[in-house]
Amino acid sequence: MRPKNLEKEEAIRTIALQLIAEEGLENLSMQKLAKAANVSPRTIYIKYENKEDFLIKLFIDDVLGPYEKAVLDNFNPDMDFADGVKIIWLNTFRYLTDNKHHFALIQHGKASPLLNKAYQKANIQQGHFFAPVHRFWERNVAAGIIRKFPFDVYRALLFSPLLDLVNEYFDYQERPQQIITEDLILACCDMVIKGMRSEQ
Amino acid sequence: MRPKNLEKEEAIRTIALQLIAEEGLENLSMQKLAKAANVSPRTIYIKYENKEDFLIKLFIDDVLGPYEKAVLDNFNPDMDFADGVKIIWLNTFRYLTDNKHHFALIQHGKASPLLNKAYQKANIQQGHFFAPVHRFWERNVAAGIIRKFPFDVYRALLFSPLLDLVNEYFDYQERPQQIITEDLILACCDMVIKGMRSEQ
DNA sequence: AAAGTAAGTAAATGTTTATTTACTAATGAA
DNA sequence: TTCATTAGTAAATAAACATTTACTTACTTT
Repeated sequence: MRPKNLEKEEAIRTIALQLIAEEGLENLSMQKLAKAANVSPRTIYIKYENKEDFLIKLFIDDVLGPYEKAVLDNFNPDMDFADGVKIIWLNTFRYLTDNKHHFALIQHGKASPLLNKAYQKANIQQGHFFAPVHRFWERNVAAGIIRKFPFDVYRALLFSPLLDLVNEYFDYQERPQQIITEDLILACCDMVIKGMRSEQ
Repeated sequence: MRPKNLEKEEAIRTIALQLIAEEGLENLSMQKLAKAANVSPRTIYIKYENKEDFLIKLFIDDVLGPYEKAVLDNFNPDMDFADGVKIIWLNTFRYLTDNKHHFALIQHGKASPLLNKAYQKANIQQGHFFAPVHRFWERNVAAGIIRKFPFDVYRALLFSPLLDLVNEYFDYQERPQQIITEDLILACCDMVIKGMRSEQ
């Protein structure tokens, strides 16, 4: 049996992320992708059932998986509240600024019903993404360090400003002096942490 | 001269927003839109040069314009810091939860290069969106109430959690008990305000 | 009431789309 | 070395795409 050429598989996914970042999800076509990846359209359909299947797997397996791994690097749920949040912020900022194309698909994931549903489904079926962070919230709620809220509220309060700042990092990237720096990120992180703490 | 039928114009835009919210920007076609709006494809091209022109005008004129207006209702730049931020949060929350389809296109605007560029361009050409809020930041920086940052950083810290909460509002909307309520929003708003204030 | 004109339609345009068909190539197993 | 099998290709398919053509409709102006 002829073995799969893993380089081709990877080329397809890498080029897809690039095309989506450059031209938008709404302008990705399978033929364009095949051509750009130097592959026959049929080759894409060996591994993926159809376009939707391809996009969902690209999103979940190639983007969200590695993203979660990078974000949780050196993190553990028993950390001090401020330390834990800071680690996550720095991990996220570094990973996303180094992986612009991944970030672009994450942004599409918030807008596209297809990807959004796929995320929800994966979250339920294969265990929650960012489960260690959930335990981290639980511990800090129990310790009285933060107020009790539904989990998603913590994500909104603590992560969404960071993703917006990453977006601004790319908007400003071409400018002579860098504006969204790691120092700025850490200052913002401190403010978010300060807001979250329960009054004592 | 036969006059324009404004109902048709409006139907086109309303149905477009609905289709985009339900199926995603990537699945909107001009033919589908015309059919759903009970209109000939040609009718769309009377007012709009092409699909891109249509999408940009839909985004800027029909969504961002009314959104800004609603957000700034009863707001003025000379308000007390906490009062101003709270007004904006409540206005935003009410407007977006009442206008699900507008919110969907705003989300696409963050992901799609076409809409993103259109936003930047409109922001520069026709004066900044949310200009009164910029003056509000300036005043509060000058008064020492908040630290000085680039304007976009305030948006990330103060608005992006709210947009994420609106997203969660829609995710949870079907559930028996409402989770993302106006009370929760106000509690989150207070936390964000607390984090932003300079130490005294 | 007739003429002039832009709005609006239905059907057609040529292109691009997702996907498949019919085929060839390359490899591990025998 | 040959065979079986899957990887992979190029070209084809039918449907859907954005946009236009050729025409009709309805209203304002005269």
